[in-house]
Amino acid sequence: VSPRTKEQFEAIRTEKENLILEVALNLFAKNGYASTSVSMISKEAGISKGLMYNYFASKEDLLKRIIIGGLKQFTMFLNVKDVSNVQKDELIEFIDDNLQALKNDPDFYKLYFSLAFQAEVFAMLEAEMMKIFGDITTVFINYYQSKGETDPFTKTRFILAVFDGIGIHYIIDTETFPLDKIRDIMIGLL
Amino acid sequence: VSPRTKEQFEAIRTEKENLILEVALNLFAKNGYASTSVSMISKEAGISKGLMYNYFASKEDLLKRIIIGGLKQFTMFLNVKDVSNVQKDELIEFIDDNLQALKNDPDFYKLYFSLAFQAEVFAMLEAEMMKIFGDITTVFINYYQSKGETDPFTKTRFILAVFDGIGIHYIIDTETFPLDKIRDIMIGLL
Amino acid sequence: VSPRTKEQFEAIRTEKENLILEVALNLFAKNGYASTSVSMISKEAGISKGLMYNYFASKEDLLKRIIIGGLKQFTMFLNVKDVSNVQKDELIEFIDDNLQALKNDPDFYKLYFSLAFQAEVFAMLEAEMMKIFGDITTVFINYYQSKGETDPFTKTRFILAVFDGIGIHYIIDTETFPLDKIRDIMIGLL
Amino acid sequence: VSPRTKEQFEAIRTEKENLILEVALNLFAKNGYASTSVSMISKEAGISKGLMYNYFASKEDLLKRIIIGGLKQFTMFLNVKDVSNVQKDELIEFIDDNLQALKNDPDFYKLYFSLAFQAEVFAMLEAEMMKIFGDITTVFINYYQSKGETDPFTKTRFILAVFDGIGIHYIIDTETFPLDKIRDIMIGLL
DNA sequence: CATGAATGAGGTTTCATTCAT
DNA sequence: TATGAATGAAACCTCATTCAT
Repeated sequence: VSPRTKEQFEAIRTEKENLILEVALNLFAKNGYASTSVSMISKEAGISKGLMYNYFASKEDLLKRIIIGGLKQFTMFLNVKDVSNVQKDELIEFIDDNLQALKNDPDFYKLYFSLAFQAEVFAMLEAEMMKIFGDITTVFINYYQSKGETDPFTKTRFILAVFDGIGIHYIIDTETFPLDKIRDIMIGLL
Repeated sequence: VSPRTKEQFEAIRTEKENLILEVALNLFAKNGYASTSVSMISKEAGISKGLMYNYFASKEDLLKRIIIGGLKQFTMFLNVKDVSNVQKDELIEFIDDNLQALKNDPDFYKLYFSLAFQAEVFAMLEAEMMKIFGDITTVFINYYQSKGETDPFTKTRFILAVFDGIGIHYIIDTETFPLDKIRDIMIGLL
Repeated sequence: VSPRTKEQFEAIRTEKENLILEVALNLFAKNGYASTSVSMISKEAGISKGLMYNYFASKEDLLKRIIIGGLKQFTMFLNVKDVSNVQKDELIEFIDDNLQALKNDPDFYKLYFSLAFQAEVFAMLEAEMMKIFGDITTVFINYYQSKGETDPFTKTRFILAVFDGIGIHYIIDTETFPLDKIRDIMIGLL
Repeated sequence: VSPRTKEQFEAIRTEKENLILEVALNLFAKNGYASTSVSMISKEAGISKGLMYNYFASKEDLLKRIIIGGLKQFTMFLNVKDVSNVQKDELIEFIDDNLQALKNDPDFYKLYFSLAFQAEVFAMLEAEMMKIFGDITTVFINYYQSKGETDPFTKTRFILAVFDGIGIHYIIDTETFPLDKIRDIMIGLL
């Protein structure tokens, strides 16, 4: 047998890494970060504990990678052609994209929300999150301003809070939460 | 010398218990439940680790007592004379009481929100929380029904989600969140 | 009210002491020595933990006092007028007294047997127990010798082992063990 | 370098496991179960405390494994071809096997006897022990019945008690107890 | 790349004993 | 005599991380 090529190794790395990331996300979401052990992750991923440390420097590194990967996807939803002239359609799409993501990957959101309340974790993600939050805030303020809203800032802070509230309630009770109907209420707030 | 009276002992107990509860709430809110050790709590409270267990059967018991204490206060806000005939004033008072509590004791709310996403913790409090949530839901549904709202259930799920969203955003960013103005928006949803 | 007399104090002491001894014996027998806490004993006796240490220097002291008290009673059963001329009746009475004690106070025997296998405890009682065991052995050897038994020593070691075996089986299964019928078998061994 | 093979890992596990079992048995026998700490065991075995828990789920699990291992061997001694037609030879072999085991592994028997009197420990092994005791009881009752004994049940309870009595006396005083001669007396009881 | 035995620090909990009252 | 709050050592156990293979 010939030795594996560089590409093959790379492929293995990526595949294993994604597997680990996925498994870890699930477990973190289910049990919380502190209550999920590295052993559990490696067992669930079908690899040895030692190998975990080939891919991730530490348990904390693993967490970081999960979050950052998720946030990257997150920013992509806000597609506004001209920030000084935000269209309603663009915000509707933003909302719909977010709700779709919520439906597709509730585990990530569960983890995301749970971490937002753990100071030490939050600290390490604050910069990333604040940037995203700032961008979105700006877009909404501009939109409400162009609509002649009396207090665009307050309205924006309100609707972004509503977003998270809805996300949370959907996550906690996926079964009975009427996400689609509530989506219409949200659109009405624009 | 005569031993302390029952009253004296009780006073000591009450005082220490409250001290521990307060310290623990702060630390849980700051670090999360799992990442806060009993050692940290006892050190911060200025007592020995062992004494903790004179007052609380376990770390979990301590958490339960904190949460249940908070929830108790929570239910008191929902003062509705006739559940089948809910008045707008009553709901306004409910909202205002909650927002006031949010301002007075942000740590408790931080803890409360952080726990809602940790399955194992949530499980242990589920019964308590679901009862409260159920009661509130009923009141709002009745209210919206009496107002002739088309879909009282969806509207209720929406406004309760909004509540939590606002609570969370206020907790995360107490400084700039315009809680009072947003309160008016919420009232407008009734 | 006049101060208590010396006699009254003495009476209180003795009464409390006996109460503690009794309660402790029960709990030690039920849970084992190591698994019975001083708290449990004091609670069960209806006194404070601190007071326990007025009567007994330590938990170990308490154990010692129980055992020594029990053993004292034990020696009284071997009433032999002339050690060089042991009568069958005397041994029958010895057996019957022992079985009676077994029935009356199974807890003590349970504790006694459980301790016999814990080296550290055994060490502390060894001298006392060995003396008793030696006395009894002598009596039985003499008896069997006088009866013309071929190997009085072996026969003695056998019957004393039988004694303990029966005691143990009775203790473990008081309900169905046919103690009275087995008593007759034992008598037959004389 | 390639990783160890499955066989190598298994060999390590088996060896360490047996080492721990052996060390623990010795210490339990010497000090009693409750008074033997995991620290003592690990120190005596020359491993870290943590490693103990790689091999045994808990201290209790360790005890169980010791006992169950011992009991397994125990049942093997009772080789009866036809339970409804028990032969004297079979019982003699049963007795001899037991006495041999007693000589070979006095520590196990010491532990076994000491546990029978610790309610909490006994409870956890009760099912296992009762099954074995029941099987043996049945065999002896059948045997005595076939021999025309007047009261096979009492005779059985008696001889089983005798067994344990002899075991205990041998354990306590291995040096001077005339086990072989007493074996003959036991055979005479069949 | 891959394994899992091994460590050691730190977690929760228990409890005999002391001591101010 | 009597109380129970308080301590501190030590118990059982967990787990991120390392390392020989």
